[in-house]
Amino acid sequence: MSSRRTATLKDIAADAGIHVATASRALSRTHSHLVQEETRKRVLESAERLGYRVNSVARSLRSGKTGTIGVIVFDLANPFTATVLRGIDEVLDETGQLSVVMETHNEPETLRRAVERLTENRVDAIIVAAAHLDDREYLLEAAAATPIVLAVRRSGDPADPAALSGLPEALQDDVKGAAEAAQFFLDHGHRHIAQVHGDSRISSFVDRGFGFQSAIEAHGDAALVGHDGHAHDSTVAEGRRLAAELLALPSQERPTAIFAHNDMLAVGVLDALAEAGLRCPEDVSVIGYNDAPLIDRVTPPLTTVKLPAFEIGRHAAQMAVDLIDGKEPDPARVVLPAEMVIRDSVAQR
Amino acid sequence: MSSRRTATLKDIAADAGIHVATASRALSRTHSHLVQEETRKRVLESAERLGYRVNSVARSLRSGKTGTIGVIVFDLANPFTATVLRGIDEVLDETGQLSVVMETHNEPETLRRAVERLTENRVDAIIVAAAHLDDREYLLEAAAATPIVLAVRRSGDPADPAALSGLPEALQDDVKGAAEAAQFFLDHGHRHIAQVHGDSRISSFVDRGFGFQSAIEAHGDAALVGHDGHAHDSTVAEGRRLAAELLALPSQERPTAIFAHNDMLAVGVLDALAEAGLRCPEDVSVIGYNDAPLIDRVTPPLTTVKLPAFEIGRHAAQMAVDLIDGKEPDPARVVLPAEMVIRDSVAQR
DNA sequence: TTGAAAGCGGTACCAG
DNA sequence: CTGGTACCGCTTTCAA
Repeated sequence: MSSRRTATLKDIAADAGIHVATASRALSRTHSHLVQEETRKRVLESAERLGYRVNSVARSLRSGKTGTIGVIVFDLANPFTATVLRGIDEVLDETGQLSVVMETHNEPETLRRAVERLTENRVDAIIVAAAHLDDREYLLEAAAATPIVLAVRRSGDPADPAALSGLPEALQDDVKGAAEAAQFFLDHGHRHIAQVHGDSRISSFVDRGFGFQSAIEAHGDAALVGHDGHAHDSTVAEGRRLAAELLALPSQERPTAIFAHNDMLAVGVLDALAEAGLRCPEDVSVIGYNDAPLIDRVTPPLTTVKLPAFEIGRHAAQMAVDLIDGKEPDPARVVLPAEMVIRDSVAQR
Repeated sequence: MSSRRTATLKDIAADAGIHVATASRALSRTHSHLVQEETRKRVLESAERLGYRVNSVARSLRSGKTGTIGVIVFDLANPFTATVLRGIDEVLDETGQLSVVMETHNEPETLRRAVERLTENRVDAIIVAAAHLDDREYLLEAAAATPIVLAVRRSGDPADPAALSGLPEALQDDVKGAAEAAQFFLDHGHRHIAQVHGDSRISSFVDRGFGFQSAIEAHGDAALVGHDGHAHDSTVAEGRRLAAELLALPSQERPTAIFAHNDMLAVGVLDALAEAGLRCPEDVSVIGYNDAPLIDRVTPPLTTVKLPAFEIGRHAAQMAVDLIDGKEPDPARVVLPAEMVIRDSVAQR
């Protein structure tokens, strides 16, 4: 634990009996061909012996690039998040870049602080996978200092899922995913259908709500029933609360099928059902969203919609890399398909 | 998206009509008292107007500290990991430091690369929450360049959970947690008991195996039955495979209770039970480890052992901060209690 | 209270 | 192919 000081280029230059500039070249992947084979070998040897590691702080200062990409997520504990991060890291591993992750817990102020912090740290780009709909203006501003790409959640007009934000975006198709869920209910003969909405400031939930509603309304004699409350958090407790309200409806209006915008909310719906003495799927069918781990083990195994998390990560990272290379990502928005996972929580009516 | 160049100290010095050194002082939390109130105000104003953000790369190079702590985890998708990270970030938020996370997937080579990478990036310390038992020597070496603290998993002698590694450690008490699980089985009248072991290179599993075994053996007429296979991964498939072997035992030797070193393995055990036409807990009782999300929703709700993940994170971070401040953490090892979570997967025999 | 200047550890341009 | 040197942006010591 002695001297914590590590060897510098100067040290190995001295050791190898040459100039630092030459040492730098010898060690550089891109310029090592400029140096004589024999000197190169001597430098490598000195470096090895002295345990030399580049100081990437110094390198970053000089080169103006840190080789680092900031990633802002809303919930690290969400397994979906981990998958997105892996997608990102897969492409960053190829380019030799490194990701730095920060978490917002869906707090707007925390998002701003994270952007600020990453900007100070001079990350080469930021992937925001935690945007709220009304963050657009701020993010556009921040993007003047550090290139930003949006992932998972768009930002901007709540009413228009197709509106471009001005920032490159890698998203899942929430409108279509939810529409498929709606169609699945319709195909099973359900006509009184309800939603348990997630947070209304977040595009994922707004778009799911919109896609679901449109699909139901497109069907002549099906009706969307119930309140327009929104969950404050994607938790079991919130799902239970909102579902209980739905089940308190007069019995002829009561939904026979409920679409929850998230698996945890769906579990809360199952709880509310049990409390009301109702069975799933015999009395009420349920569909969730996300395909969380172990969600196939609840009772009944939950039908849900699975997001292309890994691919979102890959695309977002590629967009970030493009931006860093000075290329405008083309297309500016990619929307990846979600996929229904059919299990046992939906019954024929 | 125009000029991506951000204002530097020089810019704001020019703007405020003073020297960069003065600007630096005015902006510094610790030296701003050295500058005249009026000049300070002028500097702050210029900084605000030009949108100045310190360049922490330059600051780091000059100060020799990056204000950054590396964290190496084995599995980002494990919710337990997220909780540890939050514990870490809670203390780092206070000190104004930032964590940089890397993932190993339990591959020794990846661990080494991560340490190397973080060292090059000049993180002020590294928290390794992904160590294998045989990483000790390497980590000790690496700690010469960057202070390292161990979390979650110790490294060193497999046979001696109390052996100090020479690195500060924040751990959970796996020996005792497993012993409590054993005692729980014994108290419920079980006498033929088996384990489904996790990876034998990882202290968590070795120590659980040891703690469980000791507790069973301390009881006069209980016996540990079955093989000594180990799971290669903590997956449902591996749990199922190992449990199936156990259930293939002649019926008088067959265990009536199985302790799985991890919840996913335990779910695999439940699968194997179902396949063998056995019920849980009526025929065979099961205990898992980790208290994973939704594990209370499987059938039957799983009795398990919960780790003090957040506290581990806090302690590890504090140790890292101490090391950075040149203080040797005292004590050099903290071992935090695990806690049984009793649900419905254990029956009286 | 402010200015001047050195320097952290590399990289890259220019000479030779 | 190698050496010399300026400089990235900030902090800090020394002088004024």
